[in-house]
Amino acid sequence: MKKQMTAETSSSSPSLAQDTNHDTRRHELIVAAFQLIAEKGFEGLRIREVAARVAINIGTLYYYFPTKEGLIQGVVDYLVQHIVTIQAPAALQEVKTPRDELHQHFCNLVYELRETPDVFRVLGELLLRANRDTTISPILQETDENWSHYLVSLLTRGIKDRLFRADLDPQITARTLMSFFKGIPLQLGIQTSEVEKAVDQLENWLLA
Amino acid sequence: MKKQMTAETSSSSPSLAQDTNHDTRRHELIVAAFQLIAEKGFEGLRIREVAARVAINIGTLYYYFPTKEGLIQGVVDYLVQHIVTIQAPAALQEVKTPRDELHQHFCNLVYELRETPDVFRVLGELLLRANRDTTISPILQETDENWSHYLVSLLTRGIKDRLFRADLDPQITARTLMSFFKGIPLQLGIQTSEVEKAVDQLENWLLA
Amino acid sequence: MKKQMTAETSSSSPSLAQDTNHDTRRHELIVAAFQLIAEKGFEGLRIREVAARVAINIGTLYYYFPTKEGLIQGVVDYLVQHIVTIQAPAALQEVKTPRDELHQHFCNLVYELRETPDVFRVLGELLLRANRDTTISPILQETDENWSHYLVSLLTRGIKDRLFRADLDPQITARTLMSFFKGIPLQLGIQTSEVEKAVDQLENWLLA
Amino acid sequence: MKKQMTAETSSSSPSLAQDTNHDTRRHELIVAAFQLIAEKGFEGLRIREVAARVAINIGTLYYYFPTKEGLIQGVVDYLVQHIVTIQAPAALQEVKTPRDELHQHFCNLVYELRETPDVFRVLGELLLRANRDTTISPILQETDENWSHYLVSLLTRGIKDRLFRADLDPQITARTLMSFFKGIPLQLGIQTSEVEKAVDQLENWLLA
DNA sequence: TATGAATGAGCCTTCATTCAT
DNA sequence: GATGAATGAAGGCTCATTCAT
Repeated sequence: MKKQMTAETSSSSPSLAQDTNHDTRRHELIVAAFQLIAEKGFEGLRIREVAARVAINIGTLYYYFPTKEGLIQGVVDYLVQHIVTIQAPAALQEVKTPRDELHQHFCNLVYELRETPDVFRVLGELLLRANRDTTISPILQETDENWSHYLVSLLTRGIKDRLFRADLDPQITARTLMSFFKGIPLQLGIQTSEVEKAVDQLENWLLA
Repeated sequence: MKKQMTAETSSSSPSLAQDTNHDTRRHELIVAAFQLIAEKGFEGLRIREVAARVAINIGTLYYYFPTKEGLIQGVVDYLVQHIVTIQAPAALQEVKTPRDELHQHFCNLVYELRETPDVFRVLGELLLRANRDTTISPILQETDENWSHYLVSLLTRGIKDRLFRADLDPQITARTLMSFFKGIPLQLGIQTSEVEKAVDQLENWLLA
Repeated sequence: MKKQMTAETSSSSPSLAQDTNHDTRRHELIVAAFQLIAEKGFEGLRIREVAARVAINIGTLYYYFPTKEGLIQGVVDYLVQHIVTIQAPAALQEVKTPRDELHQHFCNLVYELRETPDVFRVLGELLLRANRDTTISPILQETDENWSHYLVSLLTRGIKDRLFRADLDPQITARTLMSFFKGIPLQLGIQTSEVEKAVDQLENWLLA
Repeated sequence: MKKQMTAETSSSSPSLAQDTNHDTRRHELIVAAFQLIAEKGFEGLRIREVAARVAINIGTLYYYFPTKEGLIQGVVDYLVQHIVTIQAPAALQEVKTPRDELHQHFCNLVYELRETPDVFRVLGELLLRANRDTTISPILQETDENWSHYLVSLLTRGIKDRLFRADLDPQITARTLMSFFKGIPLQLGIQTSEVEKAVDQLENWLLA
């Protein structure tokens, strides 16, 4: 209940302003932790260094996150929030055809893949981690299901509109596309241009 | 330097027997390390526990692997060896058409994905790790390139034979397929049957 | 410096009311600290938890007790006050014989031992602590001496009145009785009924 | 199974000698920990200082005691062993009368109380601790019961032999005596001579 | 008075690695 | 080759205390 404030609400009420400060610090810590993970992996995440990067005392960090696990959880939420924002941007422009919407969705993904590759790499580690860490497993699973649902509905509509191949299994195709995008950060020396071409070709394969 | 062999191993070629013993131990340690990584991730790999699982003293382990990095390197080689064996099995039956060979290749991958999922999960972690660990980067990159070359040649032949779509870009398609397979271990609740269907559909998209 | 009292406490003498409030808070904190010690021992006493139990901020606690040592001192005073109140209750009815008075004294002790065993356990820890903590040593020593004096005078009178054995050394007997009572909280599985019987028998041993 | 070796058994067998070394170190650590507790209480026990006093590395200490709790347990065993040795020394000279044996027992206790007062102080803390620490509770309880049994049997025999008062309740008397001895370390400024006199007088009270 | 935030010292524990035997 | 013991450098976390508001 401390969240969801926009900047313009900072009125005379001190407690609200405090909350903003509090959340700001929390966010700073989460971002620092994320960057550290991106640089050195989960195994290289050191509470001490996170605190150092935000230039606060270790004890203070523990004031915001009582445990390392909590901080990691914060990073997970942050990343999930990030991709959730990407995945459903089309809601604003519903006038498009499913084909255009899928195209837009792919463009968004490619854009983010290029601009914030770290996010995807860390998400990859998270996904792998989910097999042994029941804390992060459910939230990632849910996010995945939402993504899947979104793609399935898009594909189903596209097939009905005879935009996509009639022999497409929406469920399976969604899985295929997700697997493809998840695998991209695991490509070692790949160029962004190659990714774009691959996505284009893939789109093409779906067409009727 | 080699002295004091236990009586029963003294065969006609003692040095060979020793080497075999030596290699056996090394292999045991590598497998133990791999399993540990599969269970607890790279961050959960403890030299002590590897030694314990093979029931030898830590000091003895250091005789085989002078450093933890060396042991990890051993695991990397072991895994790479594993997938290399998968990726080029068709060499034995060159009579097939490119389409059949690709199908066989996919079947092999799916089979291994189901039988030894741990291998792929750990490989995924390795791939992610390669971005910051220059030790494992080159070997994985090389393996990847070999895989890519194999697929490209297969696709090129298939296109020439009019088995695959004429508009296929072999290079890009190879990347697409690799990305798809790499992304599979990152699918959280996926069933093997779904993977099989996805692969079938994908194969279908390639056809002329 | 004193400002902003809540409306309902503004009586005719505000400073007095404040003092009362102040003392009330202090007392609450002391009691909370005592309970914490009783539950988890001195080593388990956490300033933070004391504050939490009284539902105030840590900083506020420091307003009442500028140091942890001070709070502990408060607990010591509180406990000493408790036992002092027990030890000299007979002052009210001086008509009794020494024997009756000693009996009454023992009854009081047994009663408190049963009703507030925590007090005695913590006092035990305090007594042990006194060997290395010169802060609490004097006050406990003084209390002990008062107790000893009280018993000695009682015994002396009783001997003179031929109620107690003539061969009793009052000083030594007092010490014996005190040691006995102090040792009771160190009995692990003892029942109150056993304590009562032991006290009865002990009383009997003193009789002429 | 590593214990129970006497010095003269150190033969050529290296493993046996090692065991002795191992146990010696363990014992050194336990003694150091005990002294630290005696000086600063349980709350003042610092693993680092224990290691420093034995002049070994902290990590090495953890080689012998994987946890602080384990070291404390070792101290508990050490102390219990100490008092057990005191409490039943008369077994060697069974010719004595119960009265003499009890006298001897008291003398032993007083002797130890004077020579190793720390042991009793720490035992006192242990007894108090037992109320919240279920780890040490059973072992102390058992020791207590053994002591009680010993006293009861002694008293019972003495009563039958008409050496002790006929109206003595052995069970209750045993408890009384134990309580008395346990309370001695809680006497702040008491002299050994006073303890001796108190014990003498107490013995006297038991006589027929 | 009251509070949220901050601090620094320190504690328990882990772990890769080394070494003498 | 094998073992038990040792080491030092962290790392996660706690806690009494302080400070600005």
